[in-house]
Amino acid sequence: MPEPAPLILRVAVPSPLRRLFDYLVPPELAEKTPASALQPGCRVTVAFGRREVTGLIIEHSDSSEFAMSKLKPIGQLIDSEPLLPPSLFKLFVWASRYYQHPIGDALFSTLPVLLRKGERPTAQGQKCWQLSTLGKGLGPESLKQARQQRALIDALRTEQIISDERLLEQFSRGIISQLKQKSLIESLVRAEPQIASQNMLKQDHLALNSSQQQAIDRIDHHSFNCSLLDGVTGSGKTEIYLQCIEKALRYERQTLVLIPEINLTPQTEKRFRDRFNVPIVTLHSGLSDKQRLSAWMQARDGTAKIILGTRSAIFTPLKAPGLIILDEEHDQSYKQQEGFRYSARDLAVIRAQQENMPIILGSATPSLESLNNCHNGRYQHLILSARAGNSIQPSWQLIDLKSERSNAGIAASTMAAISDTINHKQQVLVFLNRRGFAPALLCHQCGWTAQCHSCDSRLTVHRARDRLICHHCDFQQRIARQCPSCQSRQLVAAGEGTERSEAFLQQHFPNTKVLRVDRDSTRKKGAMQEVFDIADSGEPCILIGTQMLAKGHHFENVTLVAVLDADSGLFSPDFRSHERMGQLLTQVAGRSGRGNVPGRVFVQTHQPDHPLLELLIAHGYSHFADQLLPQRQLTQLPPFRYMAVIRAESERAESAEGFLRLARKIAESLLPANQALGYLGPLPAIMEKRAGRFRYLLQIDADERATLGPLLSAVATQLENHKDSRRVRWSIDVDPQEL
DNA sequence: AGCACGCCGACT
DNA sequence: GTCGGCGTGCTC
Repeated sequence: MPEPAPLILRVAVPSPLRRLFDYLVPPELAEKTPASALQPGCRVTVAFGRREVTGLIIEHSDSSEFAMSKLKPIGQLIDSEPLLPPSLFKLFVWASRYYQHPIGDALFSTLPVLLRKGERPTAQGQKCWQLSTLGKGLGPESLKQARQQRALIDALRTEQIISDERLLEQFSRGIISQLKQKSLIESLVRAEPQIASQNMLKQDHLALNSSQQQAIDRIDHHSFNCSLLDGVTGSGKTEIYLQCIEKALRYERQTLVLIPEINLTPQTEKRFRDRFNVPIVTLHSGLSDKQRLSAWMQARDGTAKIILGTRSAIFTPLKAPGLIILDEEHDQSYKQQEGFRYSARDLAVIRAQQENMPIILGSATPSLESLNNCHNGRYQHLILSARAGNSIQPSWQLIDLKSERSNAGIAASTMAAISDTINHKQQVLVFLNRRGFAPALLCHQCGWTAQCHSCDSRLTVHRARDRLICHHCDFQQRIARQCPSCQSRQLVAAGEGTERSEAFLQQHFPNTKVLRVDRDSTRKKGAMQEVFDIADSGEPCILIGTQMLAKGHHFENVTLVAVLDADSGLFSPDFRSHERMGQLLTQVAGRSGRGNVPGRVFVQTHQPDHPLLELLIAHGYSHFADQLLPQRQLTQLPPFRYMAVIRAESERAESAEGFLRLARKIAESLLPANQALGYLGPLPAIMEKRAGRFRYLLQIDADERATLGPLLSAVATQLENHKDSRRVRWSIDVDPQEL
């Protein structure tokens, strides 16, 4: 009789190693185990080195490159069937390859932590209580001393099953657990009641204008297609989302909704909950491990019909996938900037394709990548032309800072417009993307400036807290009174931050509320909401803040937007800086002029003749973007060329740079540079030293995606096995968002 | 990463 | 004499 082929499992373990590990399934275990528990996607515990870890089966094999005698047997089987639906499992495999990240780390750093710890998923639904056999037999005279307990027993006697939630309205947690202790009651999990489709809506949908209706009509719900929903603030994107979700619900399908930051947009969630009478789960950073697992399970078993979350929610399993919506698709927060550096936006498109469902990418300021995908026919471009509810587009005005006197960063004509707006009992939004009081502290006598010792940056003056703070590593110290270099006492805070402009405005408008919104002012819980409430009340006020103001909340009553410094976006070395500037200015401007009062946007700049600024202001973002795209093509930059960056950092600059020289040497020996493949670097990162580490990067670009992948993968393997790789922190960044 | 082994400095 | 610093090697 021939020897039966050994069953070998190739397992991903949580480690930064870019390979799988082979384990043996002993024949006697294979025999008594149902095949479903050994499928790819099931978890197993395995001995790994000197410790025991949870791993995930990736594939089966009957042979191993590793010596058979050295293979260890698997430990316990955790799941009786795959934890992940096959399609999601495939997405992980695809993503770890594409982004050159170790599969084990990609999986386990993204899944709910409890699953990594080996927790078994349990059926979701409502936790309920009923009488146990013992409890049912309880005589009417017993528990007379414990009136609460008696009452609970009686309640269960009349109703049989009561949800935990409802019991807690009447009884304390202690009463319930005491009865459970006595085995008089027992818990069970009841499936969430299905909501009949006619009761799905809590409120009627809004009437659509013709351009909204056309957009909806072009989204096919029966197969994969990607739509870029392109419309200015207030053009009614959310209503389209809601009606598409409704369609998906009617097909008994789930919708995955991704948004940039949930904490900034509580009203997005509210709009969904107000409209639909179906279970909605939200995945945000405030969830406990248990809550996160529960939400994940409700998505997997189909209980939750709408799943709302940020970047990492793209990895939520769906029982009946029907639609993906990704709002503000241009937002940078969709790209993870450390560890597993995936783009949730790009993965969402891949996922929609793999699971054969439609996807909607929405934005008032689409990324050049997505616009290009419309041009080449991969996405359909759905343009919402008008603002819903007939409000008027704002008028723009450039303020030349060279020819006007300004105070605390506010030019005279801007100041006049603010006065005017306040006098008309309207609201003003002042945008300055720089928090703190002033970006520098310098000595008037000798020119000394307060520098951070760990970063190549200046310390920012925070006067309210009497601190100098580094915005890059969070180093803090008291504000010096005396120059450490020449002992002069003439230290001046130079430049403007939101704190200074706030103080200045408050001084000039003593009877008007000046509300600052930035990371410092909103640290206290509820502070943000307080500002929103005042703004929503319609009371005349001045809002001043950083890009926190440009995202999320919509200020209905603002009729003047003042951008204090448009120049910072014009001269950054990053090739995306112009695109970003256009998006940010357009987003900020979008906060003004709703209702029937036209809005005004004042943009202060030292470069009033800058052609891009003029273009943006005269013709709007879409013309602006139309101009940028051919420039990218001409200069051979993304999206016309594919790019990856290998990063390295170390306390010693030479280690980081040397490591990347090695990386380049390895890469060039595999694929020398030519027309279709280029190397650049190692170069110091934009801020070379940050938090005490020197950062370098090696840029690789190719005219085809297919060249880059295998090259990076081969380079990564060699680097990983090189001893120098332990002296530096290094990573591969495919499709980098920041250079 | 995480963990062990191993070889040199200042302390109970 | 030991405790512990981090260089080096390994994980099926």
